[in-house]
Amino acid sequence: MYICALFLNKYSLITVDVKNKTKRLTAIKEIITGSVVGSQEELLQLLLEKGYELTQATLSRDLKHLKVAKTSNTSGEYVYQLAPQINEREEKTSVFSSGNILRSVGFSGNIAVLHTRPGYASSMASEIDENGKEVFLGTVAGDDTIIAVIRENVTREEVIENLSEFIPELTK
Amino acid sequence: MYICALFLNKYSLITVDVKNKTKRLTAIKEIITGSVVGSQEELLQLLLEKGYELTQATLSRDLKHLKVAKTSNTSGEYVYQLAPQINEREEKTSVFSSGNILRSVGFSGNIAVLHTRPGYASSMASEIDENGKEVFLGTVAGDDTIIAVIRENVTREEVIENLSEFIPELTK
DNA sequence: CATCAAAATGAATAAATACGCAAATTTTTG
DNA sequence: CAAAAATTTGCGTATTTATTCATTTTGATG
Repeated sequence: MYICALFLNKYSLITVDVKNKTKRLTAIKEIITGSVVGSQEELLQLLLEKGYELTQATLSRDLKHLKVAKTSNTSGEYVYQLAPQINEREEKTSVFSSGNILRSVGFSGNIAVLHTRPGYASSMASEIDENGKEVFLGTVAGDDTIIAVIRENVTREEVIENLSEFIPELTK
Repeated sequence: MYICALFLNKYSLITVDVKNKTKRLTAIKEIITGSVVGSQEELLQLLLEKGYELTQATLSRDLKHLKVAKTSNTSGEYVYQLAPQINEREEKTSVFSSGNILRSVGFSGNIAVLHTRPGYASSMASEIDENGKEVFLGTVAGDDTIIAVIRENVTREEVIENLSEFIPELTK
């Protein structure tokens, strides 16, 4: 919890919450992607150094929420890692409105598969190449199917978010 | 340790080691890719049912060795999963017989790449779209190459299994 | 701004997991 | 084949992580 505590006098105390949990979660992501952390206690310490004060219980919940996994690296140490897309066991295929060009968007691992009206995959892929640079690593299009490789650490929500920015027919 | 102990008489005892740890590790992989396991105790039980007798300590080591990670799925449960990097690192390309249309099948992560006789990729992809719905999320074909996205939680064996159902030239 | 509902958090503790060490097993060597 | 070296394993336990319950904080609403 990031709090700016301003003591105005010995009785009053204004606490200004600078928007919170979200920031902390981001900090956690940054730490574990940037360095080797072997336990929650350790991570807790690093967070403290960044100004985040919390208990192991909360951290445990945060890690669960972020789908962070503890596994071992090649050196035989345990490390925390952002759980890759594989985690999403349930492969939800969000089919959207339209009826127009884009017909459905599905996910499997770090791949998004978009089905389009026959013949339109290629042109839509160009759109994506043009506007989805932040979330997609690249795309390949067939006649009515696009396979798009999602960048690491980009969530499916963010993908949909991005797509809907330039595909009007796509609404959550 | 899997041992077949044959008591021939009350003095002699032949122990036949049926090759070991490796098998157990394979079994562990199979179990965790095939089902949702939430704790080592639970996995231990499943292994016991398969005839593997071991303690939690050993299992912990096995999981470390296999780089299995415990993380949470979308349902909020904890599950064990094979660390994704591993999947991609063992990028084994199984080349099959034929000489006819399908020339090879390779895997990388959850992607299967099929090489065909030039010009046949598209038609074969149609075949796959038609018959491989359970294992593939979608395909894209070029001239002699098909990129097929494998559904989550479908093993490579299952992919081959499925393909061989409608591609006669494909034999394990 | 008082009040109710929902979300977040900590403290304590239960549950799960990893590890040190010694024993057992397997592999290597002479 | 015996001895030595290396690997594997279980037991006991320390360490680590998740959860319950109570409390606090945040958000919404009249």
